[in-house]
This record gives sequence, C-alpha cells and structure tokens, in this order.
Amino acid sequence: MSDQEKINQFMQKCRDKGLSVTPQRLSIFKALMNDSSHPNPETIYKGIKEENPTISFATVYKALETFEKHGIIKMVTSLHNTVRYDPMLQQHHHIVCAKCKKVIDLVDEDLNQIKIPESITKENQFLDFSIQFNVICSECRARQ
Amino acid sequence: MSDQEKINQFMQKCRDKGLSVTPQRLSIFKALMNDSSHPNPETIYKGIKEENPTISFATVYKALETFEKHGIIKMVTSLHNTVRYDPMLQQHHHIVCAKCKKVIDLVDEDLNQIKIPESITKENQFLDFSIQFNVICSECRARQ
DNA sequence: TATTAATTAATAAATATTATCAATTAGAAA
DNA sequence: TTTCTAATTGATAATATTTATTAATTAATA
Ligand SMILES: [Mn+2]
Ligand SMILES: [Mn+2]
Ligand SMILES: [Zn+2]
Ligand SMILES: [Zn+2]
Repeated sequence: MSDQEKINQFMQKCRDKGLSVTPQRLSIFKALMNDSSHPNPETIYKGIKEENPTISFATVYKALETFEKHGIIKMVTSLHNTVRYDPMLQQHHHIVCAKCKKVIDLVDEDLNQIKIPESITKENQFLDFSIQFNVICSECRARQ
Repeated sequence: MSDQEKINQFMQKCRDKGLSVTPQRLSIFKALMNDSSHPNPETIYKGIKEENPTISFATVYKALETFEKHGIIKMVTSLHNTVRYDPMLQQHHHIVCAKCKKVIDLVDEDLNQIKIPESITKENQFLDFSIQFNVICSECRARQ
C-alpha cells in the first residue's frame, strides 16, 4: 500500500469514528505508519517536532492513546505500566485481560512444540518464547 | 514442591551466585513463590510490610531486579519501561532482544495456525494472540 | 462565515523507577 | 565466638514516564 493510500485510509477511519483529522494527528500517524521499530511516544515526538515545532508532548501521548483505542494502531504490550514478576520458571504462556491486566498462566506442552523459524536462530541467540493470548476476562465482560 | 523445598532451593541458588540470604530477600521470595498473580513491586511490598514493617520499597525493587538478573524469577514483560506502538494491524509476532529491547516483526502464517486451547475460549472473550521470541540480537551479542 | 464541540499547548500532578549514601549486617576469616 | 569487610538495606532524592487540568485554538458542520 502506498503512503498516500495509508494516509487516506487513516483519514477515513478517523471520519468513521468521529475523530477530527488535525495536522498534529496526521503528523503523528505519518511518523508511525512506515516505522517498524515499535517506537515509544518520546521517539515519535522527537521525530516530528522538527517539522512541527509547536507540538506538545502530551498531544503525542493523547493521540497515540486515541489511535489505539479506535484500532488505528496497536500497543506492542498491554502490560507496560509496571513491571510484573513471575516465580514460574518452566516454559508457559499467558492469558492477559486487555481490560484489567490480569495475567493467567497456561501450561500447555503442545504449545511449547511450535517450530522456531530459522530466521530467528540464524540471526540471534535464541533464549525462549512465550505466547500471549489477549482476552477480555469473564469478570470484565460481566462488568460491561 | 513443598514451600520448604522452594525456600531451600532459593537459598541454594543465592549461595551459588554469591548473594546473601537476607531476611528481606527471603520475605520477598516467599511472598512471590506461591503467587500466580504476576504481582508488581508495589503489591509485593504491601503484602510483606505487615510482617516486615521496616522494609523499604527500594529494597523490594532492588531484590526483585537482582533475582531476575540471576534467573531466580522472571519478568512477565521485558518491555515495561515505556509503551511502544505498532502500525501493523495484521497478525504477526515479535522477536525481542532482552538487552537492547529492539522489537522485530515476524510475519509467519504457520505460526498463526496454532490451536487455541478451549480453556481460553470457554472462559474468556478471545481477542488475538502473539508470540514473543526472546533473543539476544547479533549487535548485542557482538558487544558482549 | 458563524457556531460549537473537539482538540491542542502548556504545565502541573501523579505514578513508577533508579540513584545516592550513611548505617547496618551476612558471611567469611580468625 | 568474635572480628572484619564487602554486600545490603533504609531513607530519601532524583529521574523518567504518564495522566490530568484548563484556557486558547481549531476542525467540522450548518
Ligand atoms: Mn506466568
Ligand atoms: Mn510489530
Ligand atoms: Zn479482566
Ligand atoms: Zn539487542
């Protein structure tokens, strides 16, 4: 998809959701749309403030949060707000509630057997892997 | 494994790594060892300060960090220090460097085909899943 | 063009994490 | 058992990250 197509799609999504297409939001989206580095808000802010010197850091935070809420972009991890520790050392997987951030262990030998792509082991020192299943838990669903 | 066995194993690991077994560390480990809620440092701190009223919050942080560094416990997410955003909406997976926190996309149709355990879909509203491959990237390995 | 609700910029406040350092202590040595 | 010393702790300051507040501005609609 061309840059222009991505931009048009973004603007259409905003209109569909009743979001104004502001120069700030457009600038933030354009900075992200071809960036595969999974940047944080500060990196995005620094990247755009040269061509948009009056933009506020809080605007970047809020725009990204708004985009995410409307499914225009994704967060790499929903558990970034605080470090969480785990005493279980054996390989296992996690069921994570997108609302309440509850994390449930899932021990499943079948899931441990996936084939690790060679592209990973060729380029890097492989350590381990874990699958995150994103859900809305029954408590949070009942609460809606 | 019994509580006492877990505690003995913990103390042995500390000795093997040259870490002192302090009452604070023991208290923190005991709070975590049977806790499957993946707590954050504040929760652990609150949980132990009744029986250890003089313990400092910073001590909890430092002990957890030390345990993690020595493989006594794990972090649920290595990407907690700041939110990271992703413009790619199609399902894909992530190769994450444990050192530099670089995140590389991995689009792999085979990996998308894993069987979602029924225990997940039975109890929760399933949203999606993503696999995180933890590695040490070639740059970081070269740097060591 | 005028109206208005949404958005922004500036900044304060809140929350999370890390650094500093004097006092204490666990573990080794005597 | 006592002494010694490097590691650890508690207290707190500093830093980093995120969210809230609010007056001014503006995008979208009529
Ligand atoms: Mn777990
Ligand atoms: Mn990605
Ligand atoms: Zn929930
Ligand atoms: Zn790296």
